[in-house]
Amino acid sequence: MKVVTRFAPSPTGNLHIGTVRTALFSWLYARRHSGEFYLRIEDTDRQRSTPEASKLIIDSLDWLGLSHDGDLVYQSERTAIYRERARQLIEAGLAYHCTCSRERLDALRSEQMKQGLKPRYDHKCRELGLVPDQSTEYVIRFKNPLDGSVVVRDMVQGEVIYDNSQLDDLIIIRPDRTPTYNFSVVVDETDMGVTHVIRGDDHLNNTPRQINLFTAFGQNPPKFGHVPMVLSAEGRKLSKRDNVASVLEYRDMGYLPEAILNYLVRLGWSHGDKEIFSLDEMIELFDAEKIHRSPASLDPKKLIWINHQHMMELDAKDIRQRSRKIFDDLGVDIESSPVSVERVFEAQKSRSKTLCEFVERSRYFFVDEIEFDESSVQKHLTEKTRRPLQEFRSALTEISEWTQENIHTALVAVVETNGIKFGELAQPVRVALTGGTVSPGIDVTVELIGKSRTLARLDRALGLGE
RNA sequence: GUCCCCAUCGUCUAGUCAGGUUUAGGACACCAGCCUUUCACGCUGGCGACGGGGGUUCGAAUCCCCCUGGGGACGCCA
Repeated sequence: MKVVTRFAPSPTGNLHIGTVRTALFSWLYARRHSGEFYLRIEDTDRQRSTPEASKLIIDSLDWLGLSHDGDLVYQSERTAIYRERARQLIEAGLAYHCTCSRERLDALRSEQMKQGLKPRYDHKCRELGLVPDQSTEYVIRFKNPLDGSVVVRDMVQGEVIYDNSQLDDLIIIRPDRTPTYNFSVVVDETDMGVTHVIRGDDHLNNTPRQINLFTAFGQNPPKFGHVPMVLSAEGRKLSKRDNVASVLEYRDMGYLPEAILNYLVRLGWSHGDKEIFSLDEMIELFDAEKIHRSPASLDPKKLIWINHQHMMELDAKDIRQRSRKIFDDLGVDIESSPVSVERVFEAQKSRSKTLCEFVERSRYFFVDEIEFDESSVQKHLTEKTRRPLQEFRSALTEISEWTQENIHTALVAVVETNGIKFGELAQPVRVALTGGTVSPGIDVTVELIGKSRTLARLDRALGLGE
């Protein structure tokens, strides 16, 4: 049978990184088994759902590359279907109208809590066979089985048994005739042919109710896999209060989507000692049975490290497209620059933990006017370094072929005739060309900046001390 | 309060199901050193954990019980 999984977020805020991990697991499971991965927007709560939040979800998944199959499903467009299914349940004697007031329910609940009982509906309307007229406010409740138990065989949690006596006659249709979560989910999983439900373990307690509902519809429930939540670095539940609320913020900070996914897949799951996974490797090696049952905390430092690993493995020919927007935002035009961004990246990737870091520390390759760091100038562009710099400049003019090797030879020659250490020439040149003391190897830096710009910058540096 | 889940270095984890191969392995971070023209990368080493208590057993991180601690659920939210 074909595997069908789904991601079913409610559009009530940002897509945070914990939710993304659930989506990733679901997506991986589908891809692993050559199945389908659907996206369903759970917007039955009209008060809290917004179109902006839906867009955020779609944009986030899009950026991450967690593509979904088939059409996007909005629950809000399926209300008629839910009503019809509820009607069928009533007809079959498996659901009923209930006219109990909220006040009565609230009082009941607090009374039960006070007595140390698990709060539940007391079945007042269960066997009344009420058929309310238009003017009466009512809800529709599901007749949960009174006895026996429900066994959840969970891919992650193992076997969890719930006693039906612990469960409730849950409301499936509200007075405004919209469906509640547990009901719409069951209808949707059935209609969409979902075979594997992978979701947060905050839903584990809902599962026996849903299984009873599946049974009422004469359906075999899908397989479930309840994955633990992700905790913040402080070990608390992830919330908007944690500074990084949305995955899109990671994009803006220059993280690679594949690195985010790699980091997330290693949270609560592992494959031996392997740390770095390409997307294809994740798909090939992912195994839902090995997901941990315990929640994991986020570690920003490790995320950075993983991002760096992926940066270093990034194909240089992708860097232009990946970093263009960041360059643009900084006002750096890489398209009309004589310097190849691909080659700059090759030279910079070992020291660029994020795309933003790469862009920021590569400015001097692309702009005409570099900015000088005052203390670097003070330290390295001195009277003492003047002569070697000048000699280096003239040596460069002699170079016929502008290659790293030839530049290196020129460097060495000047170092030797002046009897100085390599760094005593390299650092002044570096400051002259980049404005600061940090750059790739000096010969590559000189080569990439190009002959005319190098000469011009050396001239400017030489004039700086006058 | 009731129900459910969880528990190995600071963090992510291997080992737990099938108890001995474990002086508990790896990774991030941190510290020291090496490499070196800067910064990185890389390399070497160090620090560092089975929450507590009872059992079972020749032997327990691994099995059982209790405690503690964390999380979740108990909604006309999802």
